[in-house]
Amino acid sequence: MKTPELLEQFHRLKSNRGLKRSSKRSFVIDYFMKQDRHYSVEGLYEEVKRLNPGISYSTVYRTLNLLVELGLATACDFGSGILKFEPAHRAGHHDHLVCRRCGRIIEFENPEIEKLQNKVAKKYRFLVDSHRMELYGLCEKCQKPRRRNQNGTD
Amino acid sequence: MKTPELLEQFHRLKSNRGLKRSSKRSFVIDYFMKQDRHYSVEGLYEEVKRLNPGISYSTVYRTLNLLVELGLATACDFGSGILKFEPAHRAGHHDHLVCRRCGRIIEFENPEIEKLQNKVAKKYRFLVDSHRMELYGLCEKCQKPRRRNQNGTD
DNA sequence: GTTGCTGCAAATGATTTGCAAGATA
DNA sequence: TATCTTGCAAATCATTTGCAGCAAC
Repeated sequence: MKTPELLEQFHRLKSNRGLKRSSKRSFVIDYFMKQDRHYSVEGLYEEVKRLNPGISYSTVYRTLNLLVELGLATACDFGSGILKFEPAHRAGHHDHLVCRRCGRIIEFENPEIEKLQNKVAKKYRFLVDSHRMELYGLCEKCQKPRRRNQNGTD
Repeated sequence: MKTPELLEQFHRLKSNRGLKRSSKRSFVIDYFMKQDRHYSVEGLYEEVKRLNPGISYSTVYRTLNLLVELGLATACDFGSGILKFEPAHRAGHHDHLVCRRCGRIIEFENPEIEKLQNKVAKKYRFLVDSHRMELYGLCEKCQKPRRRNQNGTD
């Protein structure tokens, strides 16, 4: 599913929930979907308010949670204690490599691993609706001595 | 590595760090290692204070964090916003099935998945030091209608 | 005697919510 | 008009820390 469709889908789901149109919320959703990355509430707020200073932290916070409720975004924390959000269409079938030094997040897909996950679930008669998998360590850059790679959004 | 050895290992590492012996801390470690399960600080505190009422939340909190620092325990949150701890010897090579309804946590091991993880890491020239993988959904019991299964520690 | 450990209460910090004013249907 | 949305400030809640007294070395 592509990004513009997600925004449409939001507007459809919105009415079913008695939600009203709001330009600020739409702006946040649009930006979030376009960037198509991992964001903390704080991180997204910082970027959005630069483009649209009238938008508050609360609005960003509530919008992200709304997207999660509607199933259009997912939240996970990567062990940092800060919740990160990403568009749901990306979350279904990919996992993460998380660099402990610079915080960079690399995504990957591996259908073979998913097959094995399903096999495990079947063995335990467990009905899986989602999964998360993260590999922690050092990314290529951070393995080289003396190089830092800071990335505020991830 | 077996549980009693972990307690020994703690005492060894302890002296290297200038730590002193303390009966309360030892009690917490001993109980935690013997139970050999997932605990939140709160959960472990509740159980420990029943057996040893003089032990405070702070002590349990600091002991668990000390174990993590020494590499004898690991912490993860399973998305609930509450940190769970488990003895490290269990964390290396197993993953979790997390039931969304009753909170039960089932562990499993799958060497094939680990092999694939290593393959992925190599592809991205990523140096992995640990991983986590959780499958979320409904456990066998909770798939049956009308049955609850509450379990405070997991 | 020095340094680590403990309990308590208070600080922290991300997340969440109450409420009054503004926007949308 | 009725209901939803927003900004602000305050509440929450798990986690963390300062400090004074106690215990181990």
